[in-house]
Parts: sequence; C-alpha cells; structure tokens
Amino acid sequence: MAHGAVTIIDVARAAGVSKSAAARVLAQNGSASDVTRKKVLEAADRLGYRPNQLARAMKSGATNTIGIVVPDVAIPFFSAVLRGLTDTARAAGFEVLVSNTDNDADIEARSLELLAEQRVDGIVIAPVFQPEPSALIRLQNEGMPIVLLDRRMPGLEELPLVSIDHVDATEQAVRSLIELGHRRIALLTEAVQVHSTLEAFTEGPGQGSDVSLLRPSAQRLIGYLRALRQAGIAIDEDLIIRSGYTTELAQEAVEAFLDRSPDVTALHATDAVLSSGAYRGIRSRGLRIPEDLSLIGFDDQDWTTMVQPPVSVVEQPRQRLGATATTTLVGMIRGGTAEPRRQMLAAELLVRGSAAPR
Amino acid sequence: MAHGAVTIIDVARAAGVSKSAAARVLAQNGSASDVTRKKVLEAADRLGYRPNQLARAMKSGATNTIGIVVPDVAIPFFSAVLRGLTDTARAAGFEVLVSNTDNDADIEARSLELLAEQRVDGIVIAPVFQPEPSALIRLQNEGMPIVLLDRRMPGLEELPLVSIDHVDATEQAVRSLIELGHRRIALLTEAVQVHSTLEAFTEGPGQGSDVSLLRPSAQRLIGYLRALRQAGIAIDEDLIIRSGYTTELAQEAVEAFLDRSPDVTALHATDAVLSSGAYRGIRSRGLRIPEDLSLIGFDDQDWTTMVQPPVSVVEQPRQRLGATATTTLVGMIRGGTAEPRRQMLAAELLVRGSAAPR
DNA sequence: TTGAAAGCGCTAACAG
DNA sequence: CTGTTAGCGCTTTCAA
Repeated sequence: MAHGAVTIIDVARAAGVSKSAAARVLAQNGSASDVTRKKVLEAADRLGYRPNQLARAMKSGATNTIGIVVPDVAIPFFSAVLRGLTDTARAAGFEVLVSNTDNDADIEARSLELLAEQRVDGIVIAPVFQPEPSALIRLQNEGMPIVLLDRRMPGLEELPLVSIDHVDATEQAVRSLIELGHRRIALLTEAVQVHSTLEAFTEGPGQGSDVSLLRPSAQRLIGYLRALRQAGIAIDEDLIIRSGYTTELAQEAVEAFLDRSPDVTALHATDAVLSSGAYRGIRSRGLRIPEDLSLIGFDDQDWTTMVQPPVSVVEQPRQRLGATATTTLVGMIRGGTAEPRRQMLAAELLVRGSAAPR
Repeated sequence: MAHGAVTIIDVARAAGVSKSAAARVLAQNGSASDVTRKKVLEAADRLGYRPNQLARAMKSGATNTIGIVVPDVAIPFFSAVLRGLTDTARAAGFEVLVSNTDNDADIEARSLELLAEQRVDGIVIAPVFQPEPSALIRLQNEGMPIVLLDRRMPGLEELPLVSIDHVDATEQAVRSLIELGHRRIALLTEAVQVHSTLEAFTEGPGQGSDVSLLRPSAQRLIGYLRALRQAGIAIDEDLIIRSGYTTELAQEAVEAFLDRSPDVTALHATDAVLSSGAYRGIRSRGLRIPEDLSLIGFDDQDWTTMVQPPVSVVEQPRQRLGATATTTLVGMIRGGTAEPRRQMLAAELLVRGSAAPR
C-alpha cells in the first residue's frame, strides 16, 4: 500500500518505545506514562500515522462497516433512506457499503455474498421478493445481524423489519377521501390479489395471518379495503385498477379505466411510480384536478408541488426509515439484545389541493 | 466473527491437505493436482467456506474497495452518479463505500481520513469548494488514486476530472434561445462573478486561465456570456439574476427580477435547484410558459415532464459521469497509466415545449 | 506438486 | 508501566 505506509512500528521506532507501548497509546486503551504518551503521539503526528482498520478488524473481528442492499439507489425513496442510513451509521462509527440489486434475486444473492466476504458487521436490506430467499437465510443462520427494510416475505419471519405501516398509509388516504364525501373511489395498485383473497385481513389489526409477509402493494390494497368496509361502502372490483410497475403502464391503465368508468370521483395511487402515471393519465383525458377527479398520490416527490394544484400525497419518513434501520442494526451488532420484530413508522397524509369535497 | 468462521485451515484439514495447498486452489493461482483440487473444492463447498477479504487485503495491500464522497447522495444528480459508479465498480470487482459531506470541508476531511484508514484503493470525490483542500492534497501526495467529479479547484490541478462541459452546456441552451429569436435573455445563476471578471474566458476555448478551476456555476455563466457575445448581443448585467442556492431564494430572485424587467422574453436557469425556483417564480407572477416567457431548465428532473408544457432542459449524463469516473479511477489503481486530466461528457439540450420562437 | 514458514499491521495476554 | 510474544486468515516464497 503506497499511501499510509507508516505503521505502528515506524511510530514506535521513532518514539523510541516498543511496538506495544505505541499501540497502547494509539488505541487509547491500556496504560502508558505521560512521557511515553507524549513521545508516541508526537511521533505519530510527525510521521502522519494512520491506523490500518484492516489490521484492527483482523484482530477484533469487527470491521465497523455495514452493508445496505436495495433495488436501486437512484430511486428517490432509496436514496433518501440511504442518506438517513449513512448519517446514523457514521455517528455510530460505521462506514457503509452499498449494493443495488435491480430486483434481481441472483444479483442480490451475489451482493450478500460479497458483503459477507468483506466481513461487514451487519446488513440492512430491502429484499427482492422471491420464493426462497436462501442467501439471506443462510447469512441469518450464520448469525449475521440483518435488518429488513420496507418489506418482509415468508422465510424471513424472524428478522426485524423497519417500514411504514403500509395498511394504515393507504387507509388514511382513502378515509380522507371518504370524509370529503367520495363514494366511488378508485385505487391504482401494483398488487395482483383480488379483494376476496384479502378478505381475512380487512377486519382490522391482529386478525388473520401476518400482514407483514405480504408485499407492500398488497398491504396497501388491504388499507383501501378496510377504509371502505369501515365506511360501509361496498367493494367494487372494477374500481381497483391493476397496473404494471412503470409510469407508462400506469398511465395507460388509468386512461383505460377513466374511459370505462366515468362516474369515478376520486383516485388514490399507492406508489410513487404509479402516482406519476396516474397524474399523466388523468391530464391526458382532459380531466381537471380536483374539480373532475380528486387525486391522492404516494411519496412526496418533487413534481407533486410543482404542478397546479399541488398534489396531496401520503408521505413516508424516508430518512427516518434509514436511521431507524441503522439504529436497530447497530443494536443487534453491539448488544445482541432482542430487537423488536417490527417497527412501523407513521406515514403522513400531506393535504394539498388535489382532493376536494364531493 | 461469528459468521463465516470457517477458514482456509478448516478446509485444508477437512480435505486432508496442507494450508498452502488449499490456499492455492482456493485463490486460483499456483498449481495443484486434480485430485487435490477436487478434495479442496469439495471440502470448501461442504463447509461453506467464504474467503476473508480482510486477510486477503492485508497481504495484497488491495482492498478492492473504492470510496465516493459527495455532498449528499439524496440529491438526484449524485444518486444517479452513484448508481453509475456502483455498477461500474462492481463489474470491475470493487465494492463502494459512500460518504456525504453536506458541503462541509471539515466533514469532507474527516470522511477522507476514514476512507484512507479503511484502505480504500481509490476515491471519487465531488469536492467541497474551499481555499485549501488540504486533506485531499495530503492523500494525493501519499499516492492515493483520486478522481474529481463535476468540479476542480485551485490546488487540485493535477487530479483527473470527470464532468460535463459546463460552459458548453449553458452555451447550448442560450444559443437555442437566441436562434428562436430571443434577445433579452435572463440567466439565473448561483455565481457571484460580475461579467467583466469573466471577460477573459469569453473569447472561446483555450483562452485565458483554466476554466476548469472555476465553480461550475461560474463556468455556466461564461457559457451564457459566450453565446451572447457570439451572437453580437450586448451583455446586460441586469439580466443576470443572482440567487442563493435554494428553491425559495431562486423563486424570490426570479419574482423580483420579473417585477423590474417586464421586457425579458426568455430565461435559463443553470442548475436543478434554481430551475424549480424559476418555474415557481414565473408561475406565481402569472406568466404563461412559453407564451409570455420561454424557459430552459437544468437537469432532467421528474417534474419537468409532469408540468404542462413540459420544460426543456440541459441534461447531464449522470450515470455515465459516475461510470466514467470509476473507469478512470480503476485505470489509475491498476495501471498507473497517465489518465486524461479532464474528461468532459457532452450535456444535451432536451427540447420540449417550454421555449418558443419570439 | 506439495508443505513449512514468514509476514501483512495490529491487539492482547503475559511477564518483568 | 513496559516489552515480548502469539496470533487474526491469507498469500507466497522456498525447499523438498
């Protein structure tokens, strides 16, 4: 290593003491006389000594590094999470290694393997949905501290999860629409489940199987069903707009929907990508927001406050999600204290001008 | 280390060969008989051996890790750069460690120090503007491979820089406005230099001192001056709108400007943040785009295609900037071949509906 | 082809 | 308080 070639031995030699004496003062543990300390510190400073964390990690078994694995750091949600994550990690004395998976299970597995080889002390991951998350399970079994972000799936029941309350998020949005007097409320979703499949979950918290094992999109759909059921509004499958996960597909889906359902008065899009598609679709059909159709989007994206009127959205505390995940992970790394199996941060409905009374 | 506790010694023992024999086959160098190879591989597989990159790095002096230091990974420009960076790094066999500086020189210095302690093989950095980037210079002197991203400053002349051609980017936008017949063209800028200071740079490429040592904002201002000068349009200091670096300040600056200069027909905002402020300011003054005022923004942000009409912008190839920086860095790490001192990727004017003929 | 041994930089007993 | 010593896991001569 060209840079930082000065080692603890160089310092010791320059200070005229033994290697271990130097090590003791440099690592701030063990004891040393004032004069030794001074000599060592002075020498270290003069030589530009910089501790080699590799060697430290080698001995201690702790790299003070954590890994984060997400689909794509360029997606605003994840880049904000990453920000919260890095800040918190730094404050706790950890560096962070990032990986993108592009929602590919193989890439994810490879990334996890690489992080493990780097001997990270723990991992925060927004896992790719897959039938058998074996790479993750393997690491878990080996005792690697792992925190799930945003979602969980079967096989990962034991891992702590940090996310918003997806059910509640959509429930809030839809309920606010109901309170505005809307009855024909459409939901734009990526979920594929028909509502009868989700019936068991709509009866309120604590019922049925574990909601947290469903995809966020399905959980949000449940929130919609719950809000309607609570208000005594019958579920109409036709009001549930299914869409693939791109803005273009969402736009097309919304356009087709609007063409066949002119009586709808409100729409809630359950995701950032779907929200922009919805907005585009509504505009392309010449409908005015909120006069002709009320809209509530998801995630506080830039554009939602740049358009007229600004769009009401359900906002996720993105940075706090990252920060909380990190705090939890650090707790696992340091303490081994049992971490909460699920931490749900509150999503907040930002009321702006895109939803009006009916 | 609880996880991955199986070492090369365990494998060797299980395979009934020596440590070094196992090491040779596992590291794919040196020679080994087929039978040995088979036994070792089988044992490694059965035991779930995972190489310890720390130990490898310890010996080889290469961690196969690079660091990236930016103001804020949550800013769309940097998150996209990071994406390009990580992809390219991975493909070249490197992991990436991220740091945010919040444009604070002290945090930057601390981050660099930490990366150096982690023994990263190289660093890509969008440096904080500061009179004396001593932490960076120190690392440079120690031989750390470093690539500058987006900007350079005095003291860092020797480091390779990867950025767009800031001068050309603005020049393109302003020239297109001129071609549309505009003469009273305003520029929204964060730069503080008055145009006479920049006079020397406006005479075309290759003249005067090194443009690359100026801030991007100043370079972009030069592009504006050049375009006007080439078209024989006199520079009017009053058309240069100075703003602090927030959307709010930009909006206020534009509003105040519009109030005092009703004869302006076009405006170019030289940065993403300033662009949204400009858009808001224009709308709040009730001006129609492009009927009353033509607008060209900077950076292809989400909102620019969500509003009506969509906003023309100068787009930076963000991911490619990250990829190019990484390729350059890897070249320095591996080869020591002299890297180009500056690589300028072309910015592209995306023509949409916000600029109209005059 | 194979094994023994040294050593990367640091920490942590253990004696003195 | 201080120095000697033994590794952490791996790679890499060097002999055999």
